[in-house]
Amino acid sequence: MSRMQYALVDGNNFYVSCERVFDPTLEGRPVIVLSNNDGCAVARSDEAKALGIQMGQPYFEVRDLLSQHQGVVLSSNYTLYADMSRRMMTVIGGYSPEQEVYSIDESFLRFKGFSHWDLTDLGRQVRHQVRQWTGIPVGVGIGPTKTLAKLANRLSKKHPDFKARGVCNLDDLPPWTQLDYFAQVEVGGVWGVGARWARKLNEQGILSALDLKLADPETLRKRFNVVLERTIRELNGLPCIPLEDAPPAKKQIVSSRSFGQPVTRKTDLLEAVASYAATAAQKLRKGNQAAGALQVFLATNPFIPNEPQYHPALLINFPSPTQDTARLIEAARAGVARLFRPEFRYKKAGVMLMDLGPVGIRQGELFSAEDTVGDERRRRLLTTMDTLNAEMGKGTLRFAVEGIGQSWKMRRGNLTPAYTTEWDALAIGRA
DNA sequence: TCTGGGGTCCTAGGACCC
DNA sequence: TCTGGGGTCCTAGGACCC
Repeated sequence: MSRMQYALVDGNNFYVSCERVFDPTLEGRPVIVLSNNDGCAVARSDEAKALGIQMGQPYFEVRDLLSQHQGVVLSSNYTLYADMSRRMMTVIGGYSPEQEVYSIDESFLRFKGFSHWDLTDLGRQVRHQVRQWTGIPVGVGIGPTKTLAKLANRLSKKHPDFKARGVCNLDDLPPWTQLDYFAQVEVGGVWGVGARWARKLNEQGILSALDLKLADPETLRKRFNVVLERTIRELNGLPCIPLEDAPPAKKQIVSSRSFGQPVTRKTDLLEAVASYAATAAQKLRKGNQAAGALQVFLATNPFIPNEPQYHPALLINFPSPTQDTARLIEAARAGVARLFRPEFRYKKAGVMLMDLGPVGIRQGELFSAEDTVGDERRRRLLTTMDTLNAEMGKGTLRFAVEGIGQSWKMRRGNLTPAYTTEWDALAIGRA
């Protein structure tokens, strides 16, 4: 085996698989999980994919098709998926000292000094253990760079030669065989090549992953950018994308939602952005960060023909960085007051925290400079709120300006219980 | 009737400075 | 008639990812 190797392990149809763990009647049927606001399909079982349902396809377009085939539709249950993800990542992390949790359902491992190991066999063990301990089926791809591990992972799921085993280790294949497989993957299937670039590459005669691997990196750097150049080099076995062992500090935090119904009242928008600001503030404190600026934005529904469109945004700079929910809410509400125009029907609003920086031990300074006693009290209050909301459930304690009824809230018509994180919903073993 | 949310990086171009 | 050049910083927009 050659020097360093990477593995990409990811959950198959992750959200659907999480739901199936707790409801086995979903096995063998077309199942989709919807995005926030029950908007579009973000996860599909194999059976749903076989019906032709696309990733990101609006739900209303597939509703009839799905019901004709006794399909099941679920609202997304992020609390459940996040908890299942944590368990899965813990198991995967046991297989190498170097792990990057890349997304909710994907993890890279790096193998350095494993040359006496059979990584293919190790891949099979990971699959087996994750399945046994969490109930989630995963696929494993192994290669000398992250991009190649990604490609191998794709083959492990889609190519008949690997699908049954669920593991594809490029190192097992002679070079000419590898090229043969690369030729069978569309260039848009390469990690880092999206739909836009795929089209542009196709126009230049680059159709497959193999074509891209053989293309001249310098030329494509000029025509595209340095990111694509790195992709080409990675396809040729030269690692250019480092493993991010520790998650880097966030540079911005966004909290936004589409509304269940079009919103026209200013009071509703004020409530909504107050609530988003509070959510963002909580994330901020969780990462021990403070924000130097806040941007608030509104948006009308771009999908309604002839609807007058308006999507304004306003940036508010703070005199000193803050992590105080009250100050963030105040800024967000002030922004809406400036931006609001009564003649539009709003579909979405959001809050973005920017200029983020780390917070030291002396958090008191992050509040107004004059009143350190009051600030200390406020800090304790917020810490208490965060703890309570973490333990008792989101929104248990919140600011009054976030609203009580929250008529603007998103739709979640088919939500499953929080099986693993709420006492009342705990799944009880049945004989 | 009904179309998600949260991120990152790169580049070009303008503002500004000396 | 003739009107510099180079560096840095910031922002907006566009691409990508899941």
